[in-house]
Amino acid sequence: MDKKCPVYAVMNFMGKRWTILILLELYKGKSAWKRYSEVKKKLPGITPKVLSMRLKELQKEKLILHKIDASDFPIKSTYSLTKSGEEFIKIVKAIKHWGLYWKVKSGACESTNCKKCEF
Amino acid sequence: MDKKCPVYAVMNFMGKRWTILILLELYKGKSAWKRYSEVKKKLPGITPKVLSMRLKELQKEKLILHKIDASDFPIKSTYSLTKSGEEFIKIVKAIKHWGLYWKVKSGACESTNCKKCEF
DNA sequence: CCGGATCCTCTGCGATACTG
DNA sequence: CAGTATCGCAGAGGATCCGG
Repeated sequence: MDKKCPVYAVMNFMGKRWTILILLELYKGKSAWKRYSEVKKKLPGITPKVLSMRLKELQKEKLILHKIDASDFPIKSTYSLTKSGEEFIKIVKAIKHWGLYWKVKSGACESTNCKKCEF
Repeated sequence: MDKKCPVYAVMNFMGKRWTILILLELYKGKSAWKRYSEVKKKLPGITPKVLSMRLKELQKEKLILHKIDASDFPIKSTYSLTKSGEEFIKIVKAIKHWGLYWKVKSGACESTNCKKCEF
């Protein structure tokens, strides 16, 4: 696959750990701007470095926007999905549906174990 | 994300290197059974170990089928997409379209550089 | 509060050689 | 032909500390 191929380009960021989780977290807030610390709190186990890295990558890919308010302390840093980011969620949904349809055995995400997946 | 979540499960295999390429290679042959060596030849740079690993993973995930004919030599080992594997290609196409729409700058995959992406 | 800098671990993957 | 076995490295990502 040519490195210029869109599939390659997309897999290059969506394949990384936490990326999809972060997108879903922002998606749940819809048009709202979510703070760094809010996202972090919702993703137990993620380290600040990795969250930072992913957020930057997603900015570069234009899936999210970043707004900084350093006018006063504490600094307020917020993120939100762009239009393309919202469109991308559709792909994640397609993945979810494929998984549910072809791997229904577990009934995951419809079960009480996966309430967080409200998307 | 719960490890039982379908999205998690899917990303767990689709995120790995070569996986999508292998699926596309089998898809191009449609219902035909493709031999190990054929796939290998079409994916320059892949090592036998990795190809083996990916093929096994995909069997486990029920995206491909494996048929072995050891009745006479040389051994003939062939692979083909299952129904769910074919359905999965739709997701890859969705990714491609998203990439083309939101990252058209390069015009990749419509360009002469990416003729291999005939899917 | 946000996130950069360091260090360190762990594993995915490549290279190569070998077998039924 | 269709893989397995062994070795080694680079790079992703976790833990922790620090600075604006």
